[in-house]
Amino acid sequence: MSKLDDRALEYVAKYFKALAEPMRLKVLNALQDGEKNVSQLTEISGGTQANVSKHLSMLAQHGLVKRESRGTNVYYSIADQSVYELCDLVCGQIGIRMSLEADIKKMFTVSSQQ
Amino acid sequence: MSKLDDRALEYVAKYFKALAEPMRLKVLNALQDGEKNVSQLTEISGGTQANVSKHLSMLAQHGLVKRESRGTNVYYSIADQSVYELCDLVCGQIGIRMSLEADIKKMFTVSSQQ
DNA sequence: GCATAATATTACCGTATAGTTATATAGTCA
DNA sequence: TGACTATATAACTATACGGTAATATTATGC
Repeated sequence: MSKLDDRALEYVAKYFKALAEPMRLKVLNALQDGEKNVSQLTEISGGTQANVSKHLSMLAQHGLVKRESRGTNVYYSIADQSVYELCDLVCGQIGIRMSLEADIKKMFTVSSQQ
Repeated sequence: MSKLDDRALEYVAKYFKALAEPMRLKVLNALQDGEKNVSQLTEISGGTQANVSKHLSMLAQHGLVKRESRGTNVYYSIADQSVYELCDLVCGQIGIRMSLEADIKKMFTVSSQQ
């Protein structure tokens, strides 16, 4: 990340944006143990078919998942394991920050009797 | 990223969202060689003072940067080096994908005389 | 206190986007 | 071909968010 021109920044930002949505993360999470079709992902994520499909095509467009249709089904799979490295890195942070926040909230709750 | 509940996904998504903006990436990039105040970051990023300030407080709120006021100045610095690990990971992807895209574009341009 | 400088905040506008509903497009099988 | 299933897309709404201009806040030095 030394010298990134504006176009590269634009690109990186878009990549992060693809990951910046709970439903998409859920889908990626579900794909961790192998490819799944849209129905399965719809079921797992608890979203509607249309919405999941939209998120999937977005993820595919950004190169995060691969698309392969077999019969009437379309199977999606993770395009690149590095997605999970990213998430793990963030989750490390998140774990720390969430427990911290929980502590703070608890302290506050106790002191304010709420 | 094995079993993330919805709250955690929400959290991770927000973290990524903080990184999903070119101006914020530019600011983070500028902070790589040490703390800087708002004026400096405004200058470097080429944004307006108000806008940079807004992005900075957003980054601070999400724990990406630290804030320290000295005199009338406020100095910001990277809260956690892992931000750069994230960006490097993405940039690795981006580098590959951008050059690929450039190649494709070139091919297309040649074949369509455009 | 007053003027000045640095930063933050507010109000606003325009745009992007997540979600929904309804519809369209395949592909399969009878 | 026609019914059926799986997936994608379009149109729409509501909301979030980035940028800007104007104003507020905070700290310093006189």
